Amino acid sequence: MVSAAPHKAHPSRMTGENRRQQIVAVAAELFASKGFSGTTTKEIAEGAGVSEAIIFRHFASKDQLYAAILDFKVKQGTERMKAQLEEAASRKDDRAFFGSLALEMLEFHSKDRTFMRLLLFSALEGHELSNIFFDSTARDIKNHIRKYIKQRTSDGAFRAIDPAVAARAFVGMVLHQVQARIIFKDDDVKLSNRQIADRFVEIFLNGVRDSEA
Amino acid sequence: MVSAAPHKAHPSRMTGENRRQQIVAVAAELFASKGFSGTTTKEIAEGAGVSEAIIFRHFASKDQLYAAILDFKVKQGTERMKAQLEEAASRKDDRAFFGSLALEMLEFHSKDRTFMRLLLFSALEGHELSNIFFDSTARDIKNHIRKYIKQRTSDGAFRAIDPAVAARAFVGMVLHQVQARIIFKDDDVKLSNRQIADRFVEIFLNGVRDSEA
DNA sequence: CAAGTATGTTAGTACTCACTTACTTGAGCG
DNA sequence: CGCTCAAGTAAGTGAGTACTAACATACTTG
Repeated sequence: MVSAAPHKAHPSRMTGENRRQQIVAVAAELFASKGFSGTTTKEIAEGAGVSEAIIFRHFASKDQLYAAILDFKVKQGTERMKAQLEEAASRKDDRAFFGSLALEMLEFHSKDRTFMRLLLFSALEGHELSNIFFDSTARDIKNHIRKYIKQRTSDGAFRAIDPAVAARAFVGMVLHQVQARIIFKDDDVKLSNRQIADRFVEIFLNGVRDSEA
Repeated sequence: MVSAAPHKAHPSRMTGENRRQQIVAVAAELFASKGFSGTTTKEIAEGAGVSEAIIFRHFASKDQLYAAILDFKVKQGTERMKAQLEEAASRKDDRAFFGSLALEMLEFHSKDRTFMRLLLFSALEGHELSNIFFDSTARDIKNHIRKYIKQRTSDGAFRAIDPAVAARAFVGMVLHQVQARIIFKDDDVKLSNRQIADRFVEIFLNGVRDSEA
């Protein structure tokens, strides 16, 4: 406090936009680790290194801050998944389609460990934005996968299976692996994401392919 | 309030044990729907039709009430799963082993929709008892499945696959279906539990079986 | 530089939280 | 009946809770 160092004495005084983003980042971490009602605005303020009042200058309420975070995360996740889906669908190779899908999901959640926690918390706590996510993005992804499966079935490549069930089976393998790591701290599958993806794809494709083909 | 009906005017005055169980039941519902920090002792008291002080006569703290509930639920789930595992393992038929396992999980969660929510909430909120559950029951189940897979692999019935990955794949299909229904309110797989179980088993067994055998 | 404005703080507000204290009521039983 | 004791309540407690009002401080620009 005595020596006036060249860098700012207060760590404070950001531009509004920067501060806003910083608050979102800090709050996202906290909401992801403790849920909405488990996180206090005081904690968020401390984490951001500002007084509580600043939070309410940027967001009208704790609810709106939460909504902003979910909205951001959902858009981020959606965007990435859509791009990936198109990339995957462009290949007519089953192994590449399901492999890149699985790998992308595993990698995405490895990089952002808060996404799954936020999603689960918001679904459990019944926040509206999680419904929006499931009714738009998740549905899109599912439909995409189902459509692919249906196509391959009528190609004669896959057995006659219910596309909805098959899609759920595949996505289930991958998401359960994600949850095991992130939520349940069960890390005893020691393989890399790529190796895991390959093995899931192998089980799944052998499971749905027509063995006569 | 005027006519003194034969049944009690106050709904109150239970025996201690009955009241305790009633509080546990009411609180389990609330904790499952809103999480630990989202549920207040006042709500629990209102749900049970008693004053808040009664709760603290039966449980030293909100934490201990929560622990009692998790403990009860975990024991209940564990017991059932253990029995089911032995029953399943006794059959040397792959379809029966995995089929009864899947069906039991689906049926269990259909009957008790709070279990999965409590489990996820407690895992997300970092309560200790969820760790105990995962380190004991869940681990047992996993090991059981892995052992079976390993056995069938050395029988030459299954391809050479990583038992941990295969077990996760199978459990993932089933649990994702459970979560889709209970947490994400996605009920667009219209089949019965038995039909779903059969289809998962078919995909899985085709996926892991040695096609030369 | 003076003025204006955006970023910040301090010190509250009214309310809710988990939990307690002191007291009342009712059932069982000699 | 009258005693005992468990089951119940009303009315608090201090410590948080989200959120606000009033004031201070720094950057920017005419």
